[in-house]
Amino acid sequence: MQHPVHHGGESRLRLSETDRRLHHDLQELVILYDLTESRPYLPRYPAPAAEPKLAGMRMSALFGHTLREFPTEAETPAHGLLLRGGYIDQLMSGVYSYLPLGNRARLKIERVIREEMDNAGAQEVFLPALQPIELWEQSGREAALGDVLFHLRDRRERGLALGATHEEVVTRLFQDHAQSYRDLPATLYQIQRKFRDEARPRGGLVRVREFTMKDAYSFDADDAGLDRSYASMFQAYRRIFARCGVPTVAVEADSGAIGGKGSQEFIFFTEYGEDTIVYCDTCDYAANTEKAEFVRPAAVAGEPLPTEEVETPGVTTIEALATFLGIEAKQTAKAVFLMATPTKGGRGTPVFAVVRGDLDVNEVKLMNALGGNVELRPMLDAEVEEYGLVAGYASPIGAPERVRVIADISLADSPNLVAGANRAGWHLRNVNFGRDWQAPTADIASGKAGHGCTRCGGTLQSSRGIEMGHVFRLQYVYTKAFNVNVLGADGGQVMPTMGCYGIGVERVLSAAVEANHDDGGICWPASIAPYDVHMVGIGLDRDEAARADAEALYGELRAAGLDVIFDDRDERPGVKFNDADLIGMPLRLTVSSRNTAAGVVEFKVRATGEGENLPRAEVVESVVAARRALLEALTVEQAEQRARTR
RNA sequence: CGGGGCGUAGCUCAGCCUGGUAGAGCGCUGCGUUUGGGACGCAGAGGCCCGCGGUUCGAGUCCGCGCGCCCCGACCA
Repeated sequence: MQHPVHHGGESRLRLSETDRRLHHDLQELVILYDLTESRPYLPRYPAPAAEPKLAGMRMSALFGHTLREFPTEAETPAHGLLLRGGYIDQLMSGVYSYLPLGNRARLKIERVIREEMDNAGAQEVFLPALQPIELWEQSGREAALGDVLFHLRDRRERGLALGATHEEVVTRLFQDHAQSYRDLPATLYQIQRKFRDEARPRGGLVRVREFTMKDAYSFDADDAGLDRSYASMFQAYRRIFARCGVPTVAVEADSGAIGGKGSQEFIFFTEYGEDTIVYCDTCDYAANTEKAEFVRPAAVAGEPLPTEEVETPGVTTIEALATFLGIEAKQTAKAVFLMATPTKGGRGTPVFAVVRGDLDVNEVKLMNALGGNVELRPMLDAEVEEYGLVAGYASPIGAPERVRVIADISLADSPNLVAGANRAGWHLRNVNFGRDWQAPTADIASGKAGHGCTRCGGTLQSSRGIEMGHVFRLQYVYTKAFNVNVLGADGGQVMPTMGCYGIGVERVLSAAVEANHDDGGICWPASIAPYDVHMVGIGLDRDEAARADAEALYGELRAAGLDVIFDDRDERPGVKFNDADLIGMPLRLTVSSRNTAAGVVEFKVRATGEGENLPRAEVVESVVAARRALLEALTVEQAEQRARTR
């Protein structure tokens, strides 16, 4: 075994051919990334030679069967293919079992994640899923998460929670084991099950109640340190998604219940997504619609005119109002009544949110504008009445004292709007903010396609997407809640600033399938395929020579460090080829009487359908090379290019 | 949490309206023929028809109450 060497301007870790075969895991990293910088996990001395892994599976023994028909419960193509391929099985709403194939894909994704986390200097830990409820009460999130947090009691009636995430636990762990600034910076990560009692699980593996998350937490002495840790995780995430064959785009996001300031989501664009992302068609601005800043369409200009009442019988929607009066939606004011309930419990506050008629109230922005820590829900009819509001004709002018009015910034420069008159059947014309009514203003409207970009003046587009990962600057939210300090260099106390970083493992699995499939089935990215090679044997029970050839090749491939699934079943060729396409290993080899007689093995790349007959003696070498080529193609550049062009 | 749909074989479904004691295709098991893109024949296994209660001589079917699963919505008054 040779040591890493530099030569030329290009630096590479060099291994003997034997080592290459024996250490293909490491080799993957060598191929894709420059490892010559010092990285914590690399051994300081040559590692002892490992035994070949000989990872293989005979399909005759594989647990789980493919389905011929598309399961009706499948909501998306990816979900359907995973069910059909015998990868997953639903136990109950939002809870899935992973069969052997599905589990291998999961583990391969975890392997990619571990490599990149270790590479970035993060240290793996393992935190409990079972947690004392007091920890959640102390951070204030027991209330913030509400019913999403699974609660349970132990035999002594002590309150427990199943971990929905691990900020509390990791902060406590850090507090117990970090003593001085010399323990900073530190990034801890784990791959763990998370439990969230979602209101509505959906989309197969997209929103589930129990799932695997890689979560990482950084602790730094100051903002500059946090920025470095954040940037390091950000880069690691780009590589993880690229290597898993999932095209993602990083977008600005709201921090939600996790807390903190400044976060980005890695979004996989798909029509089955549950998030809406707006992005600029000119610059690279992209944001979750919950967060997106945008330039509001210009108002219809004019000098303020005297307010006058207009009778509008039965006209209770913006659309109807605009049609009835022959004006544009943006010449009206839209009112939304909500109840803001403190997440810590207590009485709700009635909120009267006003946006211009062409805009929509954004609940997340509104929640933040109200100071956070509140839960918003639509007002009940009884409450609407109780607070003296008139559904369909509510007016910000003379709104009841008890009701908290908040106005979108669009109202301030939009003159002469039509608003409700607080009297059924009547509206007011020429209502002017500032002159006729006043209220605190904030950005409480959702950006959408067609709006302007605040960065460059371009036009925003919108698409649906699914969040694959999320990186946050938590800052002091948790270290403050748990009063965590370490000894500083000057003998004083330093409160560490935190970041947290999450990836949904099964979402990556699901997105990888969605991004890489065709009518025949899955086309796994080489990095995360359950097996590297699918060997199909045709007519082996009728031909001794072909069978011996297949068995020998099966052994050779595994000895070369490849993970092989061997279809040794007594099935007709069509069944085997269709199953091979469906379960989707990246490379396929076919051994048959006719091939063995000709001294060849048929080789085919699943994703492209390209292939050739390889001379028997060159098969292993060719397959190793083909796999390497597939891995090399999974670069950040291609993934992000793919995400942009979709 | 509101609305809608659906629970019958491993999977996809029929049967329910009009009550009479359980079906099809695929899959599965055995035997035979077949063998390069989801073959064919023969023989089989497999179901408390989601649960409980009611109506009835009799309930998969009708009624009630649950439970489960899926979808839409949960903001634009």
